[in-house]
Amino acid sequence: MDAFPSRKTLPRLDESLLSHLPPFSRLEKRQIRTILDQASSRRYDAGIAIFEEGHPADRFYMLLDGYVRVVRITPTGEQVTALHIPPGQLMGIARAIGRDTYPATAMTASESLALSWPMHLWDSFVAEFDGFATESYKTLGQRLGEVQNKIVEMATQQVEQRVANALLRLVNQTGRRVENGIEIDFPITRQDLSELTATTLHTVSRLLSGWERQGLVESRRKRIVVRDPHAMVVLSQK
Amino acid sequence: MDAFPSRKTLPRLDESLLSHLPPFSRLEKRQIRTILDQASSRRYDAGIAIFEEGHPADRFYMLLDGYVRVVRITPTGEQVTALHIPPGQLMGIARAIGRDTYPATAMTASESLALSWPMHLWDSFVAEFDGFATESYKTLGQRLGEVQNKIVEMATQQVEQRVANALLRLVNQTGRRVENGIEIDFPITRQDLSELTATTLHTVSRLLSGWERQGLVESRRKRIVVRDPHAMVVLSQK
DNA sequence: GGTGCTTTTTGCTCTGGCGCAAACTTCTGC
DNA sequence: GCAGAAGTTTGCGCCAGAGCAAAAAGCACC
Repeated sequence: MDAFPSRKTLPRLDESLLSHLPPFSRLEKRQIRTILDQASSRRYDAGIAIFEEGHPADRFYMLLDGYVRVVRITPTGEQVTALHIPPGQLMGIARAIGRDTYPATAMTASESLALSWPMHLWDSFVAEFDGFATESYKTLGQRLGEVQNKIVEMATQQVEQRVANALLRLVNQTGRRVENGIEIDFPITRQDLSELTATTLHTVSRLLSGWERQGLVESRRKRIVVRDPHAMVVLSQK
Repeated sequence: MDAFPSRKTLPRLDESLLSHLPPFSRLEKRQIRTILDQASSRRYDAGIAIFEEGHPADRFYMLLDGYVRVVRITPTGEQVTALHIPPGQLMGIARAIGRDTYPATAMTASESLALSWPMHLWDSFVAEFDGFATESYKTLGQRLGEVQNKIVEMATQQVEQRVANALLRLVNQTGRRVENGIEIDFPITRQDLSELTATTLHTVSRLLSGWERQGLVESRRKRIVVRDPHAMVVLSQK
């Protein structure tokens, strides 16, 4: 995956790219072809805003590769990460929830690849393709669930547990087996983790140092390997 | 509103009851009649669970009167309120987001009245009534937004600001003008407020006492009157 | 009008984790 | 290979707010 031209239709995109993804999974090859032919494809560097809170919602996206943080920015400039979007999910589907601006900013957590379509196609997709809407709304429901979990976590757990939980979630979503454990598959800083868990990078750093001393994790700059997921689970539940 | 029989079709319910509410607003009188004829109506005391997290989602609801707290309960039994639902909104529409159990518990915050339909009617409503789905999903989007706001609040604001914000939100949603200010229109305890703002009832009590001394609010048992909403707004923003 | 329950208030103590500051490490570009 | 930037670690002091405890105030029911 290198040097994709910016937002340009890629006629060579294969139907199999979408055929196993929920919103398209029930469609015929021909229908997927139609959808793909109307899509633009674009590569994004890490740390880039794909779309921004408050801006007119003119396109919606399908994340094909990479990870995206859903971020809200406070009046004082602090960033709060509401959730992570894994590859294979729709993003920015403002139209689906009756909004004409994006309700949050989507920042790439790693180098990413996404398809996008003009927002007005949303309505045609919903109208033309059976099951498209239904499947898309599941994504929405899942996110509502995640966000509510997060509220419960923030309300009831200590920082240590929250960070442990966040780590576990990332490992589950994006973990890759390596020799001495499971590695989070994209570059993540202490700062990122702190924004995800509503704490400071200092506290996260202290926690990770502690865990490293106990052999629970192993970390280099921007990389974290969880050596003992089980002990981590124990930590995360009080 | 007294002595409604439990879950029984009320043939006398008027079409105008629903005709101004978003999911039904574009429908014809005849269609609304059809919908009403299939509805059950029921009155709930305050503090009752209308449906519970994890239970099979067999009915969906339209809240007509009263207020409902969307609550999640932790393994240790603590309650966290994710949001309040005002009259005129759908609740428990698990089917819409592809779930077959309710994702949270709906507790009445005050005596309430709701219509309900068997969940399988959801699909027919969506199929038969134009705009029904679209309008319903707006509710969902709005809630996702509220919940995200809450995360941001919890992550960045102090307890005092959070409580002030919660109070303001309640006043806006449910406020009723009284002689010396605006009163929250249903019984709300310090405990409720603390669950809403992720703090303890002690802290809430201390804050309210302080504000009362400054003439900002006025409160009796289970009742809160905001005397100076403007000063409250100032408080809420840092 | 008294008994018991629920809700509220207030005092005191203790601590998790934030803020500040500074040093150290790792990476990037030239 | 060096300079500067980006990311990380660690020490120290402080305080918002939780936890604990106990009393006071309101309310409901007999």
